[in-house]
Amino acid sequence: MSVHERKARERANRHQLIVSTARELAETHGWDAVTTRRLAERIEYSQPVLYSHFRSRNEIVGAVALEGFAELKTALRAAVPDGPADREAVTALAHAYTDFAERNHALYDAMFSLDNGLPFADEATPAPLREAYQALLDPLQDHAGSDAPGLLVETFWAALHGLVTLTRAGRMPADQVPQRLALLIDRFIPR
Amino acid sequence: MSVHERKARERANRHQLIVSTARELAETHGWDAVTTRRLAERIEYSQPVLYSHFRSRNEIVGAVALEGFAELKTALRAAVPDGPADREAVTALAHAYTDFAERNHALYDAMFSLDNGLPFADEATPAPLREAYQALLDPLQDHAGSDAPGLLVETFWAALHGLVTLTRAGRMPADQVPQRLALLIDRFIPR
DNA sequence: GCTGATTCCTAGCACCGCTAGAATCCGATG
DNA sequence: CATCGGATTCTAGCGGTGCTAGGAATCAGC
Repeated sequence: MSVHERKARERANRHQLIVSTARELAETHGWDAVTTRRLAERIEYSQPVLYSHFRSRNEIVGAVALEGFAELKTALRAAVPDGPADREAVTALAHAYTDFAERNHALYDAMFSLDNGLPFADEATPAPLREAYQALLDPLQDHAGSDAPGLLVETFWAALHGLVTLTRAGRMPADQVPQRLALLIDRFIPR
Repeated sequence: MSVHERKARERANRHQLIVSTARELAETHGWDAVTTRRLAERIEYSQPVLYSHFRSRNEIVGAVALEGFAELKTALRAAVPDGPADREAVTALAHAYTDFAERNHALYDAMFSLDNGLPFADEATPAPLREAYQALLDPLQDHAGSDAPGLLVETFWAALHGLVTLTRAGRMPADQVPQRLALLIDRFIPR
């Protein structure tokens, strides 16, 4: 029965090849350049092969996004030292978040801007999403005071996301991001 | 020379018809449904006519967005009473902003999410954009304290924008928007 | 009523996401 | 080893997209 195993392994490899190629193409030329034709050509298979792995182009975006959530979680955890979740921890967290978005434009878009079909805040939410959320929550919940920690995280996260997207889209000057982050933390986290 | 005037008037009317039709189509069926073919059919002209008014589909989005900025400014001004720009004024401002986004999905997308070709924070920024920004700034600048008012406005705006987009995209539960707004104001505007 | 410029439409380009059905491959069996 | 049959993959095509070249129709000015 090892033939089946080999086939399954090859399928899994090709699956990952599709996701990696889509991600690379998106990161270098934007998601608009990730067409099924171009993607198929890059992996050296025909278009219909893509549809034997994913139901739609959106589902490929979702697969890339999933990688993103795992990496975001890692980046946030790495930036925040163990120990007390003080103001500095929150500062590190915020910078890690915006740095991640800046380093991975296409990945960030797949996670938060494009339609990726992933369920959020739902019983079916995949583990990487929950874990990234948790990595955001942990350093913040000690600063919730009388507010619900969930509300604080979501609002703080929304502010970060707003800064990231509006800056990236040219809606606000890009040269003062650190100052805006400092202001955000200053107001959000009482001394 | 009245013939030229009539023609110019007719052209202007048709220009507005295109913008209004695009907006209506976007608001009822989403921007994806605003194709040049469908739009042309609705205004009862052929596709190339659109391109005698706008250089591209994006430019039509931009024209709709411009209407949006004028209306946003009006909505914000109407919500904030004259007089001292206290906490309540900021609360009214924030609610007016999120209400506007909620009432005009497609319009909001045209203004802040889609590529509309409009220059932001630039010497060529159109008046409606500046005025909407100013309507956001006025009630906030008294609460800047030692921070630059511009930074405060941009950061506060980013938070509002993040809440609006992440909620609309299903990235966070929609049933606690008022609580998040309250938290935002509570932390941003010192008592 | 004719003429020349303006206005507008038909038709088409290259591309898109997606899929039906034919062709090919290849493991299992006699 | 040859054949069969199911899994795999490809070719070809559908209906759609934004955008445009070039010809037809219209209409103001003489």
